[in-house]
Amino acid sequence: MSDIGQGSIWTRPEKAERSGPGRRPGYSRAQITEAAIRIADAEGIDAATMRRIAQELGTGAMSLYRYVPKRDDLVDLMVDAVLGEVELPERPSGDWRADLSLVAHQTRAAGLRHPWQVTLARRPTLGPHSLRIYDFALRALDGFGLHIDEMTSLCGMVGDYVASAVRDEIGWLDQARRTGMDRRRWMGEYVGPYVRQVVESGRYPMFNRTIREGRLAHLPPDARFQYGLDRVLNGIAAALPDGASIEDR
Amino acid sequence: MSDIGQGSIWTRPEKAERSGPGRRPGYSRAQITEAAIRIADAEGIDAATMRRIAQELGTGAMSLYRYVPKRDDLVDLMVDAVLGEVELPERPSGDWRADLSLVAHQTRAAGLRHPWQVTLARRPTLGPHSLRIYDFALRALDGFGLHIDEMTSLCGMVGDYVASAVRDEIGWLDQARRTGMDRRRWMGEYVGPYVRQVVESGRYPMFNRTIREGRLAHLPPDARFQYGLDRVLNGIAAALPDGASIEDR
DNA sequence: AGCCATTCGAGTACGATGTACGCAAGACGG
DNA sequence: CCGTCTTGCGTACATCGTACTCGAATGGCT
Repeated sequence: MSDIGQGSIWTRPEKAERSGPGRRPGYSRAQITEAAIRIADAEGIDAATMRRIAQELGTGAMSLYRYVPKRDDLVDLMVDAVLGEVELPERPSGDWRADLSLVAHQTRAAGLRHPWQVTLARRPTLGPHSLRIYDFALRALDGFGLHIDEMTSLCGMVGDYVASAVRDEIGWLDQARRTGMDRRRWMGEYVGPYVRQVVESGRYPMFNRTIREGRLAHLPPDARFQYGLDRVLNGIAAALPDGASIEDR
Repeated sequence: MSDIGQGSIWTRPEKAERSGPGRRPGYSRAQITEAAIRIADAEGIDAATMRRIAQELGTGAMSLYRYVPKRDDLVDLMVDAVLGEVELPERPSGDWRADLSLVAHQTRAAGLRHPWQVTLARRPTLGPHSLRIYDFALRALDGFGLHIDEMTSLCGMVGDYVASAVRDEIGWLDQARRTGMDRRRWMGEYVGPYVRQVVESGRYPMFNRTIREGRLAHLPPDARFQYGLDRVLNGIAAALPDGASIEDR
């Protein structure tokens, strides 16, 4: 039996409780993942090194490899664990707009609690919690006579929006921490001067209008998120048969 | 004059041609960026190390730091250089749907030529080419009486879709290369068994329908991209005043 | 009770990375 | 030609992921 390419982390579940000889495991994937997330939340994903995680658990770095094949796999576990915080009812309510809103807000909240999460654009993730959320969203659009392909496309729009909105919201925050500045200082000496320079160049008329006329950037984050989400949901509403919903403006 | 936090790479333009004492630079940002992209295209972004890039140029690693403050900044330059391949006319045609389609297809094409590009979900990028494309897209939606905030939201949907679609399309390809398998083998022993396992678990009914009834996954990539893009554009059409366009199905 | 197959814990070690530092080589103005 | 400033780049260091290795722990067998 070869050891290369044993499959993704999801096809290699944690060894089950066994009854045989050998020392008992002292840790678990969940425990390791939890420690890694704690570190990443506090100091950024780059700080969550194997050594640092092991230290957090009071063990040696190499011990972790008894539970996780590679660090990349651990990151997959971390991402899915974050999505595990998304709380959804057993089944959609029947009000598709409310249901997709719930998914969006919950996912956003989880993302904001773990800012490192959205900075990872890796392979499409297929962890159990990711699937759970995806399935809920799809069920919210079920029953309108749409083809499954159309439903996946529409749900994708919501997911894409949330990821992108949270990324913008986190914004430079993660990047600022990496260089050790706080948000205000970062905006002041990093982003600010550049934006001013871009505006004054006059090369990007619409960008300038965004800066001058746009109110979105000055709204509180919640309202800003809601605004964009409503645009997306309105777009979805247009794909549903008439009468399936009332458009929101 | 402190050296910390001199601002982003965009506020630190390449030193201009000067007339004074001192040796003349032997390289340029463009040259370095180009070499880095060449390597990343062929062997993945992780292979584009400072040493490797320098080697490609026949110089030493530390020489690069005369042109680029940090590797992260070089990556920013690489991303924007890729977006420089997006070819757009001077001004939008007046047919918003065709214009946004053009942006989407051009951006996708650039992304596919440089698969590493979409795997980077960093800070919101504000490089010159990024701004150029964004501005073009916004202008395509100008003149319909929409508020600038609505226009940015709608354009964001297109951008988000393209990024996400290309990421899916690249899919595991980049990940597969990292482990040294080809695409077929990767699907066969990595993704395949897991998907089968998920389907058989029966826990995700809609995911199962996607696998069983969905035709999207079996379409040629171009058609698949177009399908999703049409969903997004239909959503945008719904936000425009009546008569601005004919819905496409 | 004692042995043994097996599994876990973790120290040591290796190759690779980003980059700080320092100095020699080159290029212009005087 | 010399002083001054810039570039080229070798050396060095901290840190990373992780392969290898072996002692410690454990439960089933005789």
